[in-house]
Amino acid sequence: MNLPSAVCFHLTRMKNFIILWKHFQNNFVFYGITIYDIAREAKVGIGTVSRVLNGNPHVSEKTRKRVLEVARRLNYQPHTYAQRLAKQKAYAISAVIPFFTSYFFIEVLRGVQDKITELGFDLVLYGVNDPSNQVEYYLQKSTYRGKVDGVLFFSMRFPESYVGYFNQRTIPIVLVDTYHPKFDSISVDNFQGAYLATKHLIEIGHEKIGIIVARLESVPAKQRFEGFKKALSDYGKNFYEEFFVEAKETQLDGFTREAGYNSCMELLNRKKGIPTAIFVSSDIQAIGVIEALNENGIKVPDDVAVIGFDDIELAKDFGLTTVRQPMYEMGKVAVEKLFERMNDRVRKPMHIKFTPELVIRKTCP
Amino acid sequence: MNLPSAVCFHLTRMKNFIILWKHFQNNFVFYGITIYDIAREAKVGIGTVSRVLNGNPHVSEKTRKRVLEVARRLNYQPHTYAQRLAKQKAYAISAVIPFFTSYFFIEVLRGVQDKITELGFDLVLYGVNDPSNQVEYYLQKSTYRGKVDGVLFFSMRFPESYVGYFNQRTIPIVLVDTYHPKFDSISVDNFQGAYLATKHLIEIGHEKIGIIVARLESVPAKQRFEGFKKALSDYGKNFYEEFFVEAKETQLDGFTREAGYNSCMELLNRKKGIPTAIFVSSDIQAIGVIEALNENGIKVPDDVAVIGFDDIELAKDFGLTTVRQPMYEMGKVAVEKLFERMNDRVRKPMHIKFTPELVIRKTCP
DNA sequence: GTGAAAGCGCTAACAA
DNA sequence: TTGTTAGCGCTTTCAC
Repeated sequence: MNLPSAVCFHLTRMKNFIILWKHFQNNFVFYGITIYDIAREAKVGIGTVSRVLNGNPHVSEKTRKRVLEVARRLNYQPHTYAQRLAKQKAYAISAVIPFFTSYFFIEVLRGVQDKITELGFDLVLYGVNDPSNQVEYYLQKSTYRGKVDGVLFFSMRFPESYVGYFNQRTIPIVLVDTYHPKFDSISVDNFQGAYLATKHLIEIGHEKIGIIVARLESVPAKQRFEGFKKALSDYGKNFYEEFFVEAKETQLDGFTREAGYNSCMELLNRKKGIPTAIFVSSDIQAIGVIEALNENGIKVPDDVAVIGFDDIELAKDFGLTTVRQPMYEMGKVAVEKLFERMNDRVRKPMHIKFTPELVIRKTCP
Repeated sequence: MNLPSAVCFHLTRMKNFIILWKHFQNNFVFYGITIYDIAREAKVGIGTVSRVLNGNPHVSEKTRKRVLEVARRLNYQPHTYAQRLAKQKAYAISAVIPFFTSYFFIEVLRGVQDKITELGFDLVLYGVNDPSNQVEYYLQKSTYRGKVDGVLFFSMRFPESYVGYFNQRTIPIVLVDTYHPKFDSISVDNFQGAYLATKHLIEIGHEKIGIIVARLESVPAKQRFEGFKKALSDYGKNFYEEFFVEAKETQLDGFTREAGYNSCMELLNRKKGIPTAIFVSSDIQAIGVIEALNENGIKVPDDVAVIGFDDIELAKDFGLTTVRQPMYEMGKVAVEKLFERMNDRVRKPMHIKFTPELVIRKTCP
């Protein structure tokens, strides 16, 4: 295309101008109002402004009013990081949490979030997709100097190599749904919960009680199993080997619907009869168990009573009798304990165990 | 108790000492290593240290090595907020997300988190428990000056009163699973998805097709309903009023298992016969529908085929044929778009619609 | 290539 | 009651 050079020149200028304009817009930074602006407008020093904004009582009512008025008019917002740097405090905590897509975590997180909001802190979230590899990485990241005032560590085995690290740097940490003797922890008494469930089964008259558990290498599964056995022996009941199935599935340690379904199928395939009640180590497995039972024409609860563990959302839907973990509550308490620890770094580690409660619904009246 | 005054005195001193000691321990701050420490040790200026640490090429190889060595030896970690303040950049984004305890959000969040980690940013989470009240509060909070470089806003109606706010302050925002003409958004084409599902039903030979939807005042429910009707009319099929049920439950707009169950019961109670296939507006409802069907001795898929929407975790378990929303993917893309917007604040709002795909399982082969 | 110094926006100690 | 000033720990000119 041939254009007169004058036009070409013009076009080029135009283009450059547009580029410049875009650049300008892109780099247009909202010119933040600082305490200096307020100080100038209100004809006071920045110290006074800071005092007013921080509720320091040593300010005359007159200047306080004036400063506040100016701040409002200028739509002042303090710069988060300037405050945090000067105060040497992060006003934030982090949560290192496995992204198992389970109801449990969302629910605990709700508790955490609510409590944190109440305290005016921020929550920095580190979701760990691969617990075997990424835990250290996220621990490292979440404790970058100054970034947070404390850490909530969820459900994963705490890496031994970081035990010293957290002591030395004295950054408070609370373990949730997991345990280490050196740190505060919040968890549910799995043993007690399973004991409760089993006791209930016994009390309503069951004799032949089966158990379907997730993989016993998982700590909660193991504890629930132990609680079950203890209740049996305390009440002089038999442990029926033929009605005991451990999950084979490795995914989520066997805490899945599929694993429950398969375990139940295995139990039935043994052709050694059926128990009158089954304790299942989690609700999600229990749902699978019930499905397997239904498919085989076995009625719940008439032929077999089923009791789960967790009280997930679906449990209510399915009318599943279960043992309730106070998830939301645990989240709240975890934050509370973390704050207590932030204020007293000396006291001995506290280990809080929530006692779960029985929720009786249709599958085991 | 009477003790010699000397002992009393001693005890008092002891007590004071203990108090002092506790106080000391509590206020023992890990004395952070700063670039000044490194500078001193490496016998260079702090400017040089900063240059090395930031990968600035204008440093001789010799000093670079030395500085790096000292930094490693002293176990240096930069102070997060000092960096952010000096750089005038937050290296963080926030997510304002309703704490509906649903699989959808966890899954999207996973995508968000993964992408964010990849980019080295932090995720500040604001879970909204009461969307009707708290949205503004959290928007406010998440945009405190300097705190984050961008905001992800999920699934809730974006408050009109904040439209101007986000423009004026030029803090980038991306809407996920919701829409506003003035901002970038990512969502799933509900209409298209429902169309696809219905088309499938038609293609495998169904004539009498029913529909069970969540409350139509919910935008996704409405869109899915429209897609369903369009497919029927495009293929010249009848819309059977007697096989259409809208949820009555208000909880979660009727996107619950219970609502699905009840809707299906209502359909059956009308005693106007049953359709050969049912399109349900969500998987969780579909599970309720199937249960109602089973209870009434109606076999799925032999008597009635059922197709859901979402592809939640349970859908796989139940062998539910459904329409899959690419949740994880959406999370990733949302972050990508947010970063693009951070780099170009001028371009017109982009609205990305994901096309959902059909997942064929047992309930509708 | 390197050091000194001036910010970033705020808090808090110190004078006045 | 106030204003001034020295940090907080880092980045980034600007001289040399």
